Amino acid sequence: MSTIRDVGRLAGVSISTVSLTLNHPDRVSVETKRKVAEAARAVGYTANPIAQSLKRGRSRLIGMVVTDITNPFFGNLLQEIERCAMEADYLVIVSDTAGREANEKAILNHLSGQLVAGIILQPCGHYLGTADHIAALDMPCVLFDHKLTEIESDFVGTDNVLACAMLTEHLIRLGHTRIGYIGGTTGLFTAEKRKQGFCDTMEASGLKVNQSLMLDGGYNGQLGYEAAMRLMTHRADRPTALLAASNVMALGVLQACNDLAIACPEEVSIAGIDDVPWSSVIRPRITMAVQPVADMARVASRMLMDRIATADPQAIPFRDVILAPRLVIGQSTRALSAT
Amino acid sequence: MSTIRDVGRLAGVSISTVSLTLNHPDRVSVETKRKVAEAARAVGYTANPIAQSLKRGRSRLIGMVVTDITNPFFGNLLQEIERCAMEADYLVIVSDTAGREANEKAILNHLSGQLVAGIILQPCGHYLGTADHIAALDMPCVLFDHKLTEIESDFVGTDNVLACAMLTEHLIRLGHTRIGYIGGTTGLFTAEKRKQGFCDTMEASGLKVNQSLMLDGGYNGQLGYEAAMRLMTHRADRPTALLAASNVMALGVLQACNDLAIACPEEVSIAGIDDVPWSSVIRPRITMAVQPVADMARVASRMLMDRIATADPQAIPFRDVILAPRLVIGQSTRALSAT
DNA sequence: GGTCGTTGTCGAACCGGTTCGATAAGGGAG
DNA sequence: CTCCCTTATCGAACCGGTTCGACAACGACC
Repeated sequence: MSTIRDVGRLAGVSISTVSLTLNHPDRVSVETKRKVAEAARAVGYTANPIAQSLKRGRSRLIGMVVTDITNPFFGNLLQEIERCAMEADYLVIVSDTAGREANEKAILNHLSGQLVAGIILQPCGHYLGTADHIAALDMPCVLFDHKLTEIESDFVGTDNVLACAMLTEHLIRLGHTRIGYIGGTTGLFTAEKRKQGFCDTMEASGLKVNQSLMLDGGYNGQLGYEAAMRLMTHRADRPTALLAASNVMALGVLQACNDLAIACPEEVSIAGIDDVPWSSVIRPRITMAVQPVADMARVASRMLMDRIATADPQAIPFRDVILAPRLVIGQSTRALSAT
Repeated sequence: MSTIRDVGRLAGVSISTVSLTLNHPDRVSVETKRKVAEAARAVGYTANPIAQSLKRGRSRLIGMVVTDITNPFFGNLLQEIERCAMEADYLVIVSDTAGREANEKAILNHLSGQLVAGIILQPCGHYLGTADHIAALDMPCVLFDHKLTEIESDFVGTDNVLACAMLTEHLIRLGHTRIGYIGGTTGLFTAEKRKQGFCDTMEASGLKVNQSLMLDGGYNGQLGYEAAMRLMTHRADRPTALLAASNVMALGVLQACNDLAIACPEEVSIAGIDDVPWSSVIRPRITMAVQPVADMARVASRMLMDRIATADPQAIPFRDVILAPRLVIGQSTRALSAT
């Protein structure tokens, strides 16, 4: 690898002039610019990013920290974020916290040690220390999906209340009144919002929320399966529709109904939040509130880049961007036949 | 952030002694070790990885380059690789080439510029320049999934021939003789191997391979769908079984049969390679040759770490590790009923 | 007692850039 | 012609570590 000194020697100028030419071309004479450009090309010079990072105190890397990379939702998100980053000449370090606080802390420290320019973080969020820890990093950070109210920060997420409200509304329109709700992990921001969307809409429609039809699962197919099993057995007045708080859970619910030989959509309607890859292949196609993944990725990238670009963190006010989900009606929901 | 100079000052020793203590503890006196450790703790010292990278000419980052992050196969792989890397105190930079040569080249250059310690690469593989380009990087590199024969290098993959052979054998045992084969992207290493596994097994069983029942798709659900459509319509002697070269393609095939109202497994058996997440929810459950993702990830990480640890590239001979897939029998294949 | 080898520590150079303050050259105004 | 301001370039310090060669102190040995 050639260095800035090689270029300087060949061009017959000092290394500071070379650096100046590369970083502030307007401060250098035309003639010098030409010589340096030529020399740089001749020796195949590219600046060493590590050396730049050391001096500048900041690298051209951004970190992306999520709770579970295997969730296909993040596959799509990551692809788009990486594309945006690449365009701006950044690379993306990906890390998986598995939803555990200790991991999150360790990873954030690692990233900060690597002088990443910024972080897109989906907090695992069960505990209080997070906010302080993030603040202590003192680094551009965009929160994702799960908002932490204890900290001032940029945030991108979907309107979880709306997502569940849309689906609930849809089921109510179809005549369902006994709707079972299978919630996400208790205490998580998104889980609470989604539950709220369900409850609000039920009440707004004059339906009372039956607590015995609401189970808190956890964002997890197996738990979705188990919850559906509990709701659909052992009761005479079983629900006519089930609403699941996530994609994998909805699949678990469908599987439970299959195994119980309760036909969907004939005997039970099923709906859920999030898209599933190849959802078109799963029969019946599940009615869903789809999150605009690519948009979220683009917004998050943009916000982070803006934050990185401005030295003064006060210059830009912190923003919350809440994107609206899209209702995709499948074959898993149908009008309640007159009993 | 405190520096090595802060530690030296507080401990009353020179910075070189501090560095020595941290990197070669056996070369300093017990007393000094104590003083330095104490001072380091007092100022909360952690070495700046960037500065270390600059001096050592190598960072504690590894690159992982794949052709399509959204494929859930890579989600699982990435999770495990990241876990292994984290254990060894490395972070993982992920990048998606989208199967395009230009992207691959650009990404590899970026990574090499960041002085990554090593790279796990799934080449997109359609062209010749790759091998030279990789060799030119002069950096520990483990190839993954797609072997490049033009270059000496470590390689981890599954036994693609065996995978297809197992599935073909299974179908033949069930009495199928007219088996349609829907292949992957022509020219790709894995696609060719899989096709070979199919053909070899057919011939070994004394069945002749009917070229008109073999279509080259592309690793892509839509193309799988189209190929199945072609095979299952417009012919009197339509196949009684279909073998797809990948997970998404198998799903496309299933969808096509659904749409044609050809019942699986009653009228057609379907099998494919790779696992699909939540495959248990898709009815019928597809018979598959599952790749041992976690094992592949661990082997790839280990090989890369070994390669990174030894300065001399000649010290370890290059290894090919080919892992055996596992046959998982679902409900999508059944014995051919007597006609 | 002088020589030699060990052990522990240190100063200085170096990795490859960025940037600040100094300096020299050139041009316009008085 | 002198003075001052601008413009172009340079040397040197610096970022935070690692490492090599030098050197002092010490004990062992002849």
